[in-house]
Amino acid sequence: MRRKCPGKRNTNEINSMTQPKTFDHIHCTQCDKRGDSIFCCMHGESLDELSDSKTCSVYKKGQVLFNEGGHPFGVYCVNKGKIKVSIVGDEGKEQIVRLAKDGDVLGYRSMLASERYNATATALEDSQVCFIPKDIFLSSLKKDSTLSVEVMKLLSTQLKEAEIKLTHLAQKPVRERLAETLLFLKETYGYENGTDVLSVQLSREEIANLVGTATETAIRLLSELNKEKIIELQGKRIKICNLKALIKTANLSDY
Amino acid sequence: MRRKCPGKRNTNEINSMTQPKTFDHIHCTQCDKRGDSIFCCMHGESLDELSDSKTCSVYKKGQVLFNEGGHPFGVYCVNKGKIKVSIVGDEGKEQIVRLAKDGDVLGYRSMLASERYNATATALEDSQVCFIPKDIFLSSLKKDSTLSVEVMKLLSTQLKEAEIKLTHLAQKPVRERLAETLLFLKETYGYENGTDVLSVQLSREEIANLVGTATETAIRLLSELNKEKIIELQGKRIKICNLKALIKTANLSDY
DNA sequence: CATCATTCCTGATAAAAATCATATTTGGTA
DNA sequence: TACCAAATATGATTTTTATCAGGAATGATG
Repeated sequence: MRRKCPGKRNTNEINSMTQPKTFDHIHCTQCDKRGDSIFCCMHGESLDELSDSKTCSVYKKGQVLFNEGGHPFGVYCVNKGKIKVSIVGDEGKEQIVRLAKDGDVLGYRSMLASERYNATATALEDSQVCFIPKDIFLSSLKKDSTLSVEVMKLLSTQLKEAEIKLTHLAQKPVRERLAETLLFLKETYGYENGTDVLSVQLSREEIANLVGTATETAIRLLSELNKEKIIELQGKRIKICNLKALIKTANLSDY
Repeated sequence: MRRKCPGKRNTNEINSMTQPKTFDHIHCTQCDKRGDSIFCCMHGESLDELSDSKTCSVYKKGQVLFNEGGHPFGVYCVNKGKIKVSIVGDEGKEQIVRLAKDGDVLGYRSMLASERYNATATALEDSQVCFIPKDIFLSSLKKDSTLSVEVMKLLSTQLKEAEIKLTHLAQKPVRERLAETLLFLKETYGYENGTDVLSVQLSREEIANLVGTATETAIRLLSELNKEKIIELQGKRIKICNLKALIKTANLSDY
């Protein structure tokens, strides 16, 4: 975190150049994730137009949806999957700034600001993602004021979350932030069905890049929590054994 | 930054309970800051309505526009002045997450998300601020799609900035972040006319809370930069003697 | 299933930054 | 203008965290 870090880049982007395969086109009205998304209030013709113009693709684990510096040509709507959004810092270290799940929309921020992408979106597992072209999305935004409202709400929420994250990063020790991150992973992706095992599998490096610390430190603190029986490590699978203790370790004001 | 910090709160909020005084109502069409604001594209009747319903107040240095946890009843538009937006962390330490200047709008984020304020806005110097009631702002938002677009752009920009700040906080050493903060202050508020002296006067504690470090560390590094003739300290006034060297110490990829 | 590379883990060490302790200066005010 | 409280400054120390180094486990691949 502090000193010059050897500019090592993320390595699981091997497939980033291969094209994603398409999957069966689902009409947006049939998509059960739409209710939680910014498209929740859309209907009728404008939703049809959106649905008809979208492309549905499968991204394999490690594949990149869009890259920092690239030009936005539309927005990505996650149908099923897990996506990380990350920024590469000046020394080449990845910082994961957001995680997306089913129903989440990506890439709209840069499009709205008419800027290049300031972050990279990468599939954490095989994911189905719909792509809505820029012009269609923008015209929907103009036509449908409920969509604008939803977009503004989403941006507002994300801004708040980013500012809180900022504050914690500045003020809380790594151990607390790690605990908070594990709780966040649980909130975001939940457990493998019927268990207390987080349903995301991240590398230790990715966990570190989410917490904002060195990989070794993340590993060390994870095994500390493991020894304390707060979590149980099974390879990349993380079981939450003592949620209360984890919450306490996170030392959050609310919760 | 790391260990338990004694829950010391900000002290220059003595006047926070006193009511701000009003100042002469300026019609929005006459406001020369409007061009840079989210209201830039508004005109005619809707702008009149906005202008007629607003209240114009003077906030003395240290006075609070709104408080973390409070309910938003409208948006604040800075006519002239300098405002800090800060979050109090779990241990009572302030983190400054944003700075506002002439033409900037505050408090709209929480209003759009229908949440309580998640941050506190405090005047850094005597400031003139207009207040636009919630219903008027929201109805303007509905009527005038250009306003929505501007709001979305603003949110997008602020989200991007927050995410970059996040990354730097996680990855860059304090010295670099301090240099970056000084450059940021220069960009935001500029110099006192005709000099190389920053036109904001912040306490060392506030600088630390902007950088995300302990006050002593900020002081120490400031006097280090002073010794290195990169800046010159004159009480709270900070002169940028060697801008190039400052940019170099900030170690930014672009710039 | 043997091999190789990557990831994970752990210990030792070094560096960064926080904390603690005390001047010293400053600015407001009686 | 003298006094006091707060802010600033600086030194010493401790804590946290990063870095370096090497070994163990894991997983992909021929």
